[in-house]
Amino acid sequence: MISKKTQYGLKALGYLAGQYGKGPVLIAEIAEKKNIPIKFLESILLQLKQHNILESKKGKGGGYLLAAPPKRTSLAAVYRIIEGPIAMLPCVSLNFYQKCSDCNEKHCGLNRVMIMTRDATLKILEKRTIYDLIDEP
Amino acid sequence: MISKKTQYGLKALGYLAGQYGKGPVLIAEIAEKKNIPIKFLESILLQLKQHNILESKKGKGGGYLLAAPPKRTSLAAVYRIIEGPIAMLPCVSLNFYQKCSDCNEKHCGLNRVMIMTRDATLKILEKRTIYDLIDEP
DNA sequence: GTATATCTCTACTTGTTTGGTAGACAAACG
DNA sequence: CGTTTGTCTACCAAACAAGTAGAGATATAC
Repeated sequence: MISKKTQYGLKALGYLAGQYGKGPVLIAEIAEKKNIPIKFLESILLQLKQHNILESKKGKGGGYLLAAPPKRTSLAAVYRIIEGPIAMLPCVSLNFYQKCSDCNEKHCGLNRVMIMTRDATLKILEKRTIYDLIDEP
Repeated sequence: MISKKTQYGLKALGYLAGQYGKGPVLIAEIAEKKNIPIKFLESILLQLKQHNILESKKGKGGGYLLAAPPKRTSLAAVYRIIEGPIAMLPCVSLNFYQKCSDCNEKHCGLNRVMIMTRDATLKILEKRTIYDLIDEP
């Protein structure tokens, strides 16, 4: 299960994707429309900005906007920023790899299965973008 | 990422699958061979027994054994017992479903994507069994 | 029937993560 | 200047993760 934080982040990006091209959107507006605690959302959007998913403008008329067209940001990228590894085990993670303390990965049965699920999940999250998160009318 | 607990549980079941048919296996033996803290492992095996994945025998010559042939126990079943939902969100879980507080699932973009990843993961974890966890020589 | 081996159960601990909240600060704009 | 907005630091309570300790219950062997 993903954390509320990741869930909120994805929902917020979905909203921003729907507003793309219309200028900056207020944190408060996103929070209200998507039912996210505003101060919590603040920190999430900031984190996404620091990883170049979002841009911001201060002062009147300010707010947040996507740093790139919605179809350019994969869900995998967002997931890794907020939630961390997509794989179920460190020893099968591509971006957060850590060696298994004792088991030999070449002969580990668990390793093999976890690589399969990682690839299956990745195939979807790398292909899908925040454009796909825009809610239908 | 799955918890150490789930990881330990799967490793232990993989070991028991390799020993299937040879009678009860000591907790201590599994713990040593798989490098799992013994007291921690105890509670995991007990939990698996309470969900009918394992059987046990007390006293001399006792230990734990699989309640069914290794190919009969899917990884999905084990995962759900130890780790919980396989889906990334409660609102797309088959076995632990919980309604989204506010979003309308029919029109929610996130919902759609999460169902896809759930199905992709499930396709593997339902098909694979603890027989697949047996380490190669 | 006593000793020993083995699983079972309850309770605790310690550290980290989750899901927030409060409030000062800094930049932009009018 | 003052208002509007994002930024940053600090704090907090509750839950969870990962273990540890030790007494209890049962089965087997002698």
